[in-house]
Amino acid sequence: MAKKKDENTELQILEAAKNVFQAKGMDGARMQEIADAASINKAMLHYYFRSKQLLFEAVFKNAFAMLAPQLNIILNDESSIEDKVKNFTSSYISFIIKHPYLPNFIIQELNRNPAFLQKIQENSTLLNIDKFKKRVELEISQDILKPISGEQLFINILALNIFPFVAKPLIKAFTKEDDAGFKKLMKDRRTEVSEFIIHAIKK
Amino acid sequence: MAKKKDENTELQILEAAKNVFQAKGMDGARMQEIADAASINKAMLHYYFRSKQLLFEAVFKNAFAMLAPQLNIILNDESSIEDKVKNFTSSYISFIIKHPYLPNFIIQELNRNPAFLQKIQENSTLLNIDKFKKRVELEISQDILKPISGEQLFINILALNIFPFVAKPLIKAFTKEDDAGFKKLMKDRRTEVSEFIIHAIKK
DNA sequence: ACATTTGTTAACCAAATGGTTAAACCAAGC
DNA sequence: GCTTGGTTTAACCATTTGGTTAACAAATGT
Repeated sequence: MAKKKDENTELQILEAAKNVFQAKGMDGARMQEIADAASINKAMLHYYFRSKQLLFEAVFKNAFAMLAPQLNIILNDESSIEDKVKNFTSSYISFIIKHPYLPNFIIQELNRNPAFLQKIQENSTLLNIDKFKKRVELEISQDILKPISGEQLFINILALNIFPFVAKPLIKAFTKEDDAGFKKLMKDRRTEVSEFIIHAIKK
Repeated sequence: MAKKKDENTELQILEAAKNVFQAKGMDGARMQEIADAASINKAMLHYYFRSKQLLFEAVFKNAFAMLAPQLNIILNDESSIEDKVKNFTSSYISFIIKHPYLPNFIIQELNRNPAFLQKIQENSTLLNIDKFKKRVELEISQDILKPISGEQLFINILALNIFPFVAKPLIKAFTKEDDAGFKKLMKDRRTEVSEFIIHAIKK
């Protein structure tokens, strides 16, 4: 019946599509380029994924799923805010240094088509900051933290961690660093960012 | 010689092109759609701007130029770091609330083609953080600020101000806010962000 | 008035692009 | 060995897209 090569081809396609889509976006990507990158015939893309749209969605879902475990550190674990921040920052930045195209890809395509989020949102715990907010309020009432809204703190944490990778060309221009220098700046941020946040919120 | 409508048409095109490019990006934008939005014939786009690429560059340069005065607050004025932060934050966020597509547009296209920066970089004072860094070092030596590298502080300031607008769909999903709620969150940030930063860096 | 320049339009074009098809290929079961 | 059914390929197709052209309209200079 089925060849063994079956699954292999599908993975080859997904890997190639990931690279092309992340580099060029949905609109900029070409099916032929994906086929070339996967060393297969263009018709195979449609045989396995029916359309560019469906192939893209498969890639996007994979990409988004890679970030979920990171976000859970902030949103759903039981530790203190300080630990959440330290833990998330070092873990997230290390992770993104290995997958530098990921944040930009997700943000770019989410802006192009915000409806994608609802398609993924079945996993409701992932996009729910209630638990985080409760913990923030608790620690404020315990005089551990200065007053701040949970939403704003959450936005700030994401911003400080994610933004530099999204704005990499801009930051490289300002700091006049090359790729190696930029990477070093980012590595430093694994501790710098959590210190910055802790200083800002701790009483 | 020239009709009076001359300049008017060019501005109509630029305005329409701005809207379409900012909403769909270079790759997603269609010349026909821009022509329709400007209520003119498609051939006019080429008559005034020769090619899609050149029209895009005109739009991009305009967009980038709008941000320059904002950045100068941080980089080139003579005030203290605290004043720079307060001044920039309230001014920048108010500005972006009026032009919400701008940051995402610029970041997206800079990632697609980082070479655009060099085309603009003739204005060297805009992309130079030396003066800002010197001021940071001065205030650290005066015991006004906690030790922090100028680069990292600059990245943090940009991140906290720009990121929420770039990641708007994500933030709307997390906070479960509608457009009005999101806008309110952003307005709050005009003071929240500077307080956050000041707390983080002031001794 | 009239020639010239500039602005505008509709029709057209070649290339690129996502997608389809029909035939070939090939491993497995009989 | 040959049938069967999923896999792969080359050729093809319709549409879209950026760009061009040639004719026409409106100003302007003289």
